[in-house]
Amino acid sequence: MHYSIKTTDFFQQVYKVCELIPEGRITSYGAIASYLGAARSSRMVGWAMNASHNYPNVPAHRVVNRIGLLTGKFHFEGPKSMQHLLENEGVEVLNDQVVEFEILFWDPAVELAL
DNA sequence: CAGCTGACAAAGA
DNA sequence: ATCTTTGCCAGCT
Repeated sequence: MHYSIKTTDFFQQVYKVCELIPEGRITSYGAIASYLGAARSSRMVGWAMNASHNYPNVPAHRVVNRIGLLTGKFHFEGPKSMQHLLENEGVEVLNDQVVEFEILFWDPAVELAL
């Protein structure tokens, strides 16, 4: 594939994938980055999330780090907001970490089977 | 204008 | 097994 991905498009790709995350499921920054062909750009996914506040359809709360830790919870309306949103979707969160993360994990590279 | 930061992750420089 | 360093690159200071 071409690595001529425009950075702006990269952000858009991230948003698109995020919108595809089913309710009650979660994924990781690395998984999204990897799916987009930028496995080492997981930090950029986080940046995209930071800018996702302008995109209501982007469920940033369903994106956690690779160990299921809610690292970005402080960027929401409140520290408990992210956890609450997840619990509201049936995702059990304990001590800022998603319980059974591996089971609820939604891998775009697999689910989207591109 | 130049350098630092950061919602991460993988390798070991 | 733990801690440190590097990669990524747009946005801020």
